[in-house]
Amino acid sequence: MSKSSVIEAPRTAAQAVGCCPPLSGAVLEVSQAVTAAAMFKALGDPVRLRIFSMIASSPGGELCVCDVLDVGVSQPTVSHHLKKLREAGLLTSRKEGTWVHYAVSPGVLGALASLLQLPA
Amino acid sequence: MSKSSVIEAPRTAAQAVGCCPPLSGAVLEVSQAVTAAAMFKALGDPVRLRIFSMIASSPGGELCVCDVLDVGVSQPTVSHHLKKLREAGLLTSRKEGTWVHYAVSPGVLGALASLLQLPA
DNA sequence: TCCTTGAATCGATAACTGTCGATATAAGGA
DNA sequence: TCCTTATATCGACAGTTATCGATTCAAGGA
Repeated sequence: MSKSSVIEAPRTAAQAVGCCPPLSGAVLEVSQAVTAAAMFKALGDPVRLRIFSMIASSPGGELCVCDVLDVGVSQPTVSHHLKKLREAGLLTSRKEGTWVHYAVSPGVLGALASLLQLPA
Repeated sequence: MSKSSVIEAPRTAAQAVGCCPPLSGAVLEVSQAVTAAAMFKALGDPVRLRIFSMIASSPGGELCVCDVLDVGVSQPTVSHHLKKLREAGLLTSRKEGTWVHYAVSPGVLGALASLLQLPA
């Protein structure tokens, strides 16, 4: 193990969602709907969506937790939301010394966007 | 009022979301996050996501409620989910005689997809 | 070794959500 | 007018969630 260990998301949700046809292409299978809904649900809280937006739009592509602490809720609540986003497969985390950096899971934005594609 | 009256969504959520930069472009304002999160939240339930998918992928672009009743939950629950999707601005409904037809709100898919756009 | 700091976990609580059966409403047909 | 059919609403209930303060854990630094 290297010095900065990576805490993986439980499953690669991006792959699971990337597999699916666009919503307007065919009816989602139940298992696909469960995975995709979990990701939408994670983005379905205003505080969490803003945290995700902060990380997604950060110049380096990742953000220290300490830079996410000014969203209007307490530190334990921020930690709780980051955990939810990671469990949904939307974020990955990387520990470096005392700090933890979060980044958007690769492929996840594209997978969700293609799920919402317009009909041809 | 014409014979087939249109039940509008409370607000045109597509416009409100379409106004926003991509998530990876800039941090969402609080008010933008509230509106966008409401739409993601509505898609954040597996049953609801499947209902939305059925309507979005239907050939005519709209679907009678009676064609959505086989998703594994009771009729009142389907009605409840359709109401949630309409209140989030994702669906519009049109009454025609005894039947009610639901369709995807115009612009909503594109607005959400552009919100999830990848960084340039 | 002790202290400080960043982050996660714990326990509690109020609010919300998905689901159902029962009922109401509304439109059409006999 | 009465019955049937399509949706919506009501009331209830079990499960989930967002939030907090208090605490714990982990990594450095003095």
